[in-house]
Amino acid sequence: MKNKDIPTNTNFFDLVFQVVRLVPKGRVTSYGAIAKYLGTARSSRMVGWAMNKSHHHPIPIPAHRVVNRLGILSGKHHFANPTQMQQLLEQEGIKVKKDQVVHFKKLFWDPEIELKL
DNA sequence: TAGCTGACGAAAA
DNA sequence: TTTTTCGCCAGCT
Repeated sequence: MKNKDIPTNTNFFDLVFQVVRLVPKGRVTSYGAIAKYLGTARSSRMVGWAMNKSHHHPIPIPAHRVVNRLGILSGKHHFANPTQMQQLLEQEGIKVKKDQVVHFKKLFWDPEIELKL
């Protein structure tokens, strides 16, 4: 365990994936929220990075439920089709306007709050 | 092997 | 208040 105190089976990526999968349908979260929940608030970039790798991940990751802290579909361009992300969100009842989640503040799902103890 | 990039965010200027 | 810079760490070239 040279990599700090984090065991190999508790990779940052896997941790991110698990949190993302916990996001309930019709809700969205942000990269920073996940990063913060994992204790690496300043590693928000890594969260998005993990999403990138999610395509190669064995388990399905609802990456469309993860947006930046402004509620903007930052990663829509990484989907098969840029519109797919919005489509998926709308299917879950989330309204998207101009690549931005409507009422993002209300739909925001914070792991620190929802998963807290 | 070494360095660059990257779906962000927060602090500093 | 707005804009700019730094941090973060792992995967990819």
